[in-house]
Amino acid sequence: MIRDQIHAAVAAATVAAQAAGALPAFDIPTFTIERPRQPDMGDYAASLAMQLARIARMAPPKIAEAIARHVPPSDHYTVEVAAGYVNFRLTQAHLNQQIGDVLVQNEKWGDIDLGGGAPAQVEHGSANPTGYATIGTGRNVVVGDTLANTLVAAGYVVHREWYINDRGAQIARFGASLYTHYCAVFGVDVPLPPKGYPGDDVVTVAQEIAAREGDRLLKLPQDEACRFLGSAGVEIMMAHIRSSLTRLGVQYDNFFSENSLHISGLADRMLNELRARNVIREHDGAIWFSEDGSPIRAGQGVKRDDYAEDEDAGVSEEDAGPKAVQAVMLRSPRISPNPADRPTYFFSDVPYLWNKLVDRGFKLAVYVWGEDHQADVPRLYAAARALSLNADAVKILIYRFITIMRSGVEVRMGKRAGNAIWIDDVVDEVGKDAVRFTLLSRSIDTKIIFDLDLLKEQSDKNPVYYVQYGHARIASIFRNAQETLGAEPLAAGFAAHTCDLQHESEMALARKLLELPEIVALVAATLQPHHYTTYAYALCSTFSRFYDDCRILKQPDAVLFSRLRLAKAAQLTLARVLRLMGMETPEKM
RNA sequence: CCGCCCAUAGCUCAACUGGACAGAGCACUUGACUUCGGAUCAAGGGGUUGUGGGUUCAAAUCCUGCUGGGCGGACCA
Repeated sequence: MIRDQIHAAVAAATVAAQAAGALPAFDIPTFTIERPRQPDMGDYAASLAMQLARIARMAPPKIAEAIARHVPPSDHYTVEVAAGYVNFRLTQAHLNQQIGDVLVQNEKWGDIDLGGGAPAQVEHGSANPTGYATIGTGRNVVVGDTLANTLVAAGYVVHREWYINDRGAQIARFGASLYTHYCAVFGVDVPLPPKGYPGDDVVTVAQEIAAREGDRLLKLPQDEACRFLGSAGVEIMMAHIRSSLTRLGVQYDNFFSENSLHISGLADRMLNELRARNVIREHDGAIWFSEDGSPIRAGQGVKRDDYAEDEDAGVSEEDAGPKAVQAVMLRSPRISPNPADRPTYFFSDVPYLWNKLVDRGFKLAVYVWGEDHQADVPRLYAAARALSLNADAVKILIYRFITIMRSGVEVRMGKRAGNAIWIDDVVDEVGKDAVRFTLLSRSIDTKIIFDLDLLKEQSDKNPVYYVQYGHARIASIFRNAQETLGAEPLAAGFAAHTCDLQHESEMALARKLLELPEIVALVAATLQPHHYTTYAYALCSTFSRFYDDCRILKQPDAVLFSRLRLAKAAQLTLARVLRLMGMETPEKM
């Protein structure tokens, strides 16, 4: 990328300036090449001179001057000094040539090579299969899907996976809840279990099973019926979730069963492995993971709020505080009479990590987790360290939850509360691309306030349509061009000419669209996909300005084809960003 | 009590991860086309970046005190 070339040029110029005696001798610190805020400051800037002021004992403008003078001459950029910055401006020749390159790269325009073909996994979604897919899960999957697309563009071979939590007390409760609803179909009144699922989605599943199985489950022992209903229910729910995800444009390579980790024996192997590494401790009948192998003390892992009750049991504050993160419970007899039967959540995370990095050999494992999993982050890293796995291969994203507003009032969303908002409903109301754009447009550290009424009302103003409109407009230009010129003369002229950018708006568009690889690199590095939405909007806005300022059709050939080529490059770029975000690229709207 | 995260224009959010004058959309005001798609373009008003200190040549960004909010600190969801 040109940015790297400029970085190298600045480094070389600094060395050259030292050699020439224009700068004193010192080691060059690490520095970055930035993009100036204002376009009139150039395309790239180095603030190295400011950094060097103290080291070199010189005024920044003088240093910048010395560096700028020693930048090797290039056809790609010109150099100027302003306010202590060394600014680089891309030349017209460079821009013209780059537009040509974009057209040659075509669908591959925007690809960068970071991954070198290494296998990477993005695990996202992974909501409990105890209800339909909510809009909260929507944020998870849209972010994960976009990151997966990005990693593909960055040269990884990407595997998309959904982790099904298909075991544990939660599934038992789900089965018991289904039993309640199932019995209700036949007029039998069974109370909902504590923390059961009252939602319409679960009721519907129960009715579905009732229609299929008849009343035969009533004759079974309740335990057996609940187990059957639990596993049948998970299957139906997953099918429903899958269809919701498809409507959102999200596809998976695999749905991974948590239960399989235990059935295969991997979980027990991991336990032995950890035991061999002396990080397993038993206390009070429970099995703990303790990263540094220190013993478990009474009250460890207990919330501070609970201390008051436990104080009689001799729990002191300093005993419980800082160690809480390092010690994690794996199994407890209090979960189930048979401890081996009911591991804690974390107990599954360990073999799952091993499965990803060792058994399947992923060089990069991206996790997309909601903020309720934040406490698991240090634990998973601790487990990776304890097992001597490469912790750098693990990237965990924590995104903030969505807050739902209904007629101006905040609604607590929860499947158990029975007031969740389903992906299907939102997609019905505002469409797939508008939902995706809204969910993507904010940093994952920001909690999204999702106002359904407002979203419906403003769905036609969703920025995604602006971006898609830009794309469709360019398609329309080419349809017109083909109609007036004929397909072959158009193709011949397009191939025979090169870009010759003249107008300010043409240059601005070229500069903007050429940023694409840097944006892909930015998203790949930060794992923050919202950068695409701001870029897509800005790019489209720059195009619209160009469209307004510069007529494309009915111009002399040189201008016509130059602008057609620029427009095509812009269209390729818009299409690429839209596809990275998993959105459609309409030719007409 | 401890940990993670958040606070930026009336509203919803950006700010390329420490750089130049903090930018967009919505809303509001005004203007532009007999011409390639008006789902458009241009212009305007609107800010002590929650608050006090610190580090730095440079702070919305890093450290720290405070205020307000979200989430978590496992008996498994």
